[in-house]
Amino acid sequence: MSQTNKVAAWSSELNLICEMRSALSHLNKTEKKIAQNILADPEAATQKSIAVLAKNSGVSEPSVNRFCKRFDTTGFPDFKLKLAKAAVSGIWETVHPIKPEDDTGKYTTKIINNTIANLMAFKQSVSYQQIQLAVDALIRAKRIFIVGLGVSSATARDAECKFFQSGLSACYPVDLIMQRMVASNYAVGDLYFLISQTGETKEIIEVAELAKLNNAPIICLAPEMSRLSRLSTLKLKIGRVNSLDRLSFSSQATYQVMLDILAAGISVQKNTTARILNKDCLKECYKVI
Amino acid sequence: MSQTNKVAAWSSELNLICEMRSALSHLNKTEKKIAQNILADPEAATQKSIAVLAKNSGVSEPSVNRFCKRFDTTGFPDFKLKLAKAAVSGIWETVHPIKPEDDTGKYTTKIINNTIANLMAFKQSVSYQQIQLAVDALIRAKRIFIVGLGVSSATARDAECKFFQSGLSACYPVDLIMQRMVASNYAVGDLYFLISQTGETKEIIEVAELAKLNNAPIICLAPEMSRLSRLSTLKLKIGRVNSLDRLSFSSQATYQVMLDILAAGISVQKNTTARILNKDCLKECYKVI
DNA sequence: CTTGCTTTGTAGTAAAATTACAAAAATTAT
DNA sequence: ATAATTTTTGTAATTTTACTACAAAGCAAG
Repeated sequence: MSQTNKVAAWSSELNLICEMRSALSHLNKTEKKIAQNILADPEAATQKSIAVLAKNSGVSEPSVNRFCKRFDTTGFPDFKLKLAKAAVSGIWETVHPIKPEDDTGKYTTKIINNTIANLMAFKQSVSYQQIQLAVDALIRAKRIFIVGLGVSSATARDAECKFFQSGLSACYPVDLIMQRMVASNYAVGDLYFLISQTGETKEIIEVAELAKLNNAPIICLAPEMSRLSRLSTLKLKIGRVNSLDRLSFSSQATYQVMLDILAAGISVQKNTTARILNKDCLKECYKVI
Repeated sequence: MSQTNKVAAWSSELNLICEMRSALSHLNKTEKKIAQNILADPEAATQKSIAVLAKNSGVSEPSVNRFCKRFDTTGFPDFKLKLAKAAVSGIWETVHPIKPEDDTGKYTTKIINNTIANLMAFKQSVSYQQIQLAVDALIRAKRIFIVGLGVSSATARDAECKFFQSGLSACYPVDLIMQRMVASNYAVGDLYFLISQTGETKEIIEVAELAKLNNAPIICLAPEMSRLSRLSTLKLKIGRVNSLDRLSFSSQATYQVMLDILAAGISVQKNTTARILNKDCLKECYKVI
């Protein structure tokens, strides 16, 4: 039994509810009726027959069957099976806010579930091309300067460790004065890697603007529509979590996983003897940086 | 249909596979044939029809049907559904190593999947009581000193931020000399929070030993059977990932999530007006620290 | 060896899911 | 705007799958 088969198997199985949710906007009205009916109570849907489900959704049985096949299943029974698997962990439910009355068990599982939900959403939205470009740029850089403030300072430190472990020359200047110095003394081959959870912090934007003055390449790890993102040459966007209250840090783990991915990419690419770079990709890199 | 026919004792609802396994010795030969056939590959069994399963087991279809009903299910389809649910938990155990020939898409999904797998395993193994104790101890501490070296330095910094955000007095001394100073100058009300992915790094053990000389309370975030763990008063154990090669950092995210949980716990507990602490729990705290 | 009980299988039945095809709706071109 | 084409949806028939009734086989006690 091949390992790769299993990855494919459970990744899609687990996602079925997530997939349905994210596909919701792309579906036509008949499909939408079915999807909404299932999503209203996935657990209950696993107990119904195709006839009942079709009637409840106000569509015909073959429509339900076709719907199932669209989601990479062999038919209705297979769909129900995968739905049951997805429903069992309860992690599909978007983000559960932590409430003051939650006991230890409650907030613990909530946080783990939220983190997993974020990671699953991340998996669906992540752009391989952006990662590829970032990895290429990081490898080609002579020096990498990483900046992150507040909570992101931990992420910045993390990036420094991981990039360094992968054999790159990465540096994270700890204080703001050093950060500004580094940003204003750009030399050819330098690369700035800026991290921010909001993408709006005044001080990091300042750093980005200083780097920008020298037309320095900037990779940012920040929400998509942020000011920092607009100032950067290459954007590694991470979806901002909807209700980001003080108690739900769960999105931060996604940042860390992004660093893991980059580090893995660097190692993989560096260790591959005679790796042939895609020409278009290289061209794209030069354009970006 | 009489209830007495069902294997009442094993209907724990949670895991059909466990039920079957423990019931194995009490089953007659026909039932045993079916059970063994299913247990040989539960995942595969969920894909089979009653006819195939009956033939594979060398029994008749109604025998399979009757078998299913014994395990508190309405019939074969319901049985398969519950079997699928039970099989899900086991799927998380696999960690997929990153290979040099992996392309961007491959290693990206692998890393995300591994991280999710680690989190799922963590969810199942985590001890709420340990978390509760840790939260209580952190809140009661006058000063918290956090130490982590290497990659864990990022985690330590993260802990500092999060604890501080939750309103505690947390400090992460950056250099080793400061760390030693802090460890050897214990005052009543101090708490040491030590983080290590291996739990065996010489320098952090030194710090733990220095703190230990003053009988200082030590919370550690480290693998279960490590030296650091043995030196600590309260152990927040995190399972060591089996194949921890240089490319799979995915376990680190689990550490971060643990910090999220603690921070949430602290906030929840501090903000709850007139929170009534369980007496036994408090007693337990005093004993540990 | 026979009677009564339990277990297993056969054959028929019911239900559920799927397919083929036709009707309806939507889209495009004229 | 309307006809033609494509796509989508539903009806009806077919196939598959699961279940039930009942009978035969196995087993134990008298």
